[in-house]
Amino acid sequence: MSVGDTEKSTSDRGRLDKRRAIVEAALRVFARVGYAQASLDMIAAEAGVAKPTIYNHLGSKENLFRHVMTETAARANGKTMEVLESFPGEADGLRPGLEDVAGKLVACYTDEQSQAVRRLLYAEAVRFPDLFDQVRASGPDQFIEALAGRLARLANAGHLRIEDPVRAANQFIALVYEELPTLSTFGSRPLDSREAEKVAVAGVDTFLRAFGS
Amino acid sequence: MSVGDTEKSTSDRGRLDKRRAIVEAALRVFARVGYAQASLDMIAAEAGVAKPTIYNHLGSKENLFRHVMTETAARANGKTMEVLESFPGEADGLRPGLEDVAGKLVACYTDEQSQAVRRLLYAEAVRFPDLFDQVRASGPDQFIEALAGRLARLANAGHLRIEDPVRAANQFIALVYEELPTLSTFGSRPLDSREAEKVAVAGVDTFLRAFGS
DNA sequence: GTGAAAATGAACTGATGAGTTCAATTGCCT
DNA sequence: AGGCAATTGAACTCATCAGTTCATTTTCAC
Repeated sequence: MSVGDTEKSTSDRGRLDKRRAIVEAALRVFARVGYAQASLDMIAAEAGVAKPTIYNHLGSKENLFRHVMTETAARANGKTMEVLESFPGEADGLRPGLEDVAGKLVACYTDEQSQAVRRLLYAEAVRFPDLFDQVRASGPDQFIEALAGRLARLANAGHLRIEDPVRAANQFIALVYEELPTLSTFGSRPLDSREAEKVAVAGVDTFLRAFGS
Repeated sequence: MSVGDTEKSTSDRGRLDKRRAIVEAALRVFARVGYAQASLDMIAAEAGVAKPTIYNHLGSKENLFRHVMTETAARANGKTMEVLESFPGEADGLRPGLEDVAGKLVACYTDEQSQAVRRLLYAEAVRFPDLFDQVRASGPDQFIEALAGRLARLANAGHLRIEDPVRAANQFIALVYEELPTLSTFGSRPLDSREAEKVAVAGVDTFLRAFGS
């Protein structure tokens, strides 16, 4: 029996790229109707694939869900981490620099796939608590650490007055995202991006009122 | 006549407040396993009631869920609004007053039933979008308005420097709750209340750094 | 007491959906 | 062209569960 065939990358036997099609279709279907309501027949139809093919590649509905979540979350988290590369390092242009970062973070947050994963993780946190932890540990937790490092550097250079960088980092994102989740009904409806941008700028303003030097 | 025996004795038939027992049991079961995974047999067993009795009182699973959500949310929202009665009206003792309010809000937020409803609302936002809207309109939206009013009064009296009270209210709760949701995996696991308290105090501190006069 | 209303348990229906099987087909490699 | 593996469709098994039915039992108001 083909047991742990972790990746089939070694031999690209005459397979079409069914696997990717399945995962992408699954994300769409899961996002649209939720985990419990998504049937494998739906997903197979959406992917343009026969049902047994799904089992060939991914084994079970639960396994498929895990793959979809971790893969999509990894992609979304990667984009979020990239935002920090444009983080301001000098006091010069600090406010516009932070506003730029905040705007990009909001864009990442409101990205369709990103919202879909987040919503599904919340929705299924009872059924898949380990998945929730795993994604958080590899994403948000690392991001907060990285952001805290950037803030600490600014504070160290005297450009900000911050005692607890991790707390400041959490408060920064709390201020920037503010009521984004409720505004979009947790991603289940579109969000006015101009409104989101204003929230982000206001968040930066409050952050600087509190921590600017 | 076993006194203090809350469990139904073998002969507990007939009419009593079955309806309340059903709704309470349903909340527990829904919170424990989610809407889709909760069967009416489970709920009936948990309530100590026969399955047809549930249909007598509440008609259908969907209807039962709606009742459970709206009733529990109304109770939780009521408690949250009560917190505002102890909102400080004078500059005198402003910080401890706000810290007190923040602590109580965190307590409301982390209340077991409150978290259960919130988690279920998020989880089922795709299936019951109207329910989400209804609860939010009757709860959080009104709360933000009320909080904004209190803040505006303080600002008007010169005790705070606030231009946009609604935004300030949103930022206040964003700072106070901060990462509570992720800390508790959206309510699916217990939360260290000392840690939550520290987050709240830090949130008030940042709020006052930004808006204090 | 008596009788109607409410509650019970147990069995039943119908639908849905995960996961499997398999013979037939397709695409790709040498 | 031959061959191998992936793919396909369709039918099938098995389990779960919402919602119903009904004959029986219990409670309570009178």
